[in-house]
Amino acid sequence: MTHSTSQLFALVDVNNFYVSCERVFNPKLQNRAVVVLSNNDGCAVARSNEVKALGVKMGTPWFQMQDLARKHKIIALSSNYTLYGDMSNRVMTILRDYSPHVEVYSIDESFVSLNGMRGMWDSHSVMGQDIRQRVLQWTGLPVCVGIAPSKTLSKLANHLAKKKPEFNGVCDLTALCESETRTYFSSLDVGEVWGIGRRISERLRNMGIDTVQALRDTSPKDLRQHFGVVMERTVNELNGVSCLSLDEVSPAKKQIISSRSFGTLVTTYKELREAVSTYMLTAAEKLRQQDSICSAVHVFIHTNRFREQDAQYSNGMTVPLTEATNDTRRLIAAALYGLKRIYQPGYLYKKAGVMLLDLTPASVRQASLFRGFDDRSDKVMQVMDSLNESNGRNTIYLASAGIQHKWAALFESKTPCYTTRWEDVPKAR
DNA sequence: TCTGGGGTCCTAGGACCC
DNA sequence: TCTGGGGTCCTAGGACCC
Repeated sequence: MTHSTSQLFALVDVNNFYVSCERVFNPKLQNRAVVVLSNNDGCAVARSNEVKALGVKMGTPWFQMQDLARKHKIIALSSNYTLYGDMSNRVMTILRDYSPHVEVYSIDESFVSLNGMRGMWDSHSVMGQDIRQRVLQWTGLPVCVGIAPSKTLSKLANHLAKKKPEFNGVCDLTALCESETRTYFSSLDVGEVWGIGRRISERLRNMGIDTVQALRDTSPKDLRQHFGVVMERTVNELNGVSCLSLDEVSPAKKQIISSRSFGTLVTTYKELREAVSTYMLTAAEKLRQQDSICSAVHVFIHTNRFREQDAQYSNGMTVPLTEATNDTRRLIAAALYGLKRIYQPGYLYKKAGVMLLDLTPASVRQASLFRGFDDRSDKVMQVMDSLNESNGRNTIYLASAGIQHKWAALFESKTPCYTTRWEDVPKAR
């Protein structure tokens, strides 16, 4: 890269994260074709390299790949989010040993700032290899590292580190000369660029811009006319001008969603009420965890759009709260108020969900005009949360959430919580 | 039979105001 | 013939991400 800059980022990303987590605890999965399925065992959300090589795309419904699965002995596992979350924390902790400035971007990847670290290592690649080796040794997970002067470029470098064997898992774009970079970028589809999705890459291709290099060679100002500021920033980033900074502290969520597809189709109001109440337990807990209150609740339900023979219905309702709260009981009451108004009998419902909107910090809550602060509410919620934390989920909940949950999603091939439940910790023999 | 879930940001357009 | 125009706020929807 010819562009000089004071910024330097490493993007560290776990390969095939969910599958790799499963392999750590079940070595028989090594070198086998493995997928991890989404909720309800619906779609493949993680694929081993063997499965990717078969051409299976991200999000392919499991039932659609049955033939392929039989033929190639693909192993399908239900997702085990508790395990993945714990493994993720372990990786991120290791990364913080390398740099004080880490942005955890998603469950399986982090941006690490390398600013001011020149001289601490023989080269950035040496450091990258050290990261790979240590993460593998301490967690059993394989990672790749991409190093570049902007976030967007570090994502591409990471992509090259994964795809091109000559990099051996670490690609430092600053170590390449311009002509090498051009060659690599000319071989990459424009859709590989972070922020260029399906729609935009289609439009770009129609304009004759079909590789990363072609996009990089286009004037950012011109592209802004067609695509807006985000595109302009992306092209600048591709040219080594860092426009996106490291966000080390994750800001509080602006909305919280909890929704699930049902394991079976649901018709009655009673079952929907149970589901909506159950989802709200989760959402409200998250709300309190980030110390926020919310002043509006959205509830939605819909039928299965893939079953074209069925009558379709989809509706949602936003219910404003007279007073911002994080009390599960009030939030459930609001959601059920909305549900009662949108529920129509006679449909086969597939999914329901709740959203908490207009979130604000609990610390700036205004006293209710009529009742003052509701200390009792806070205390009840604290007791509920601490019981559920120490004694396991759903130790205590509200009656409207019901008990049977015949509608609950299926997880037929879920692996044990190896790292977070004592009963599930692997035993050495 | 069987098709995920949880987020963010930006923009266009309508409502409303002066 | 031809009936203002500009600013702000809000929301819905699009597009993207993992």
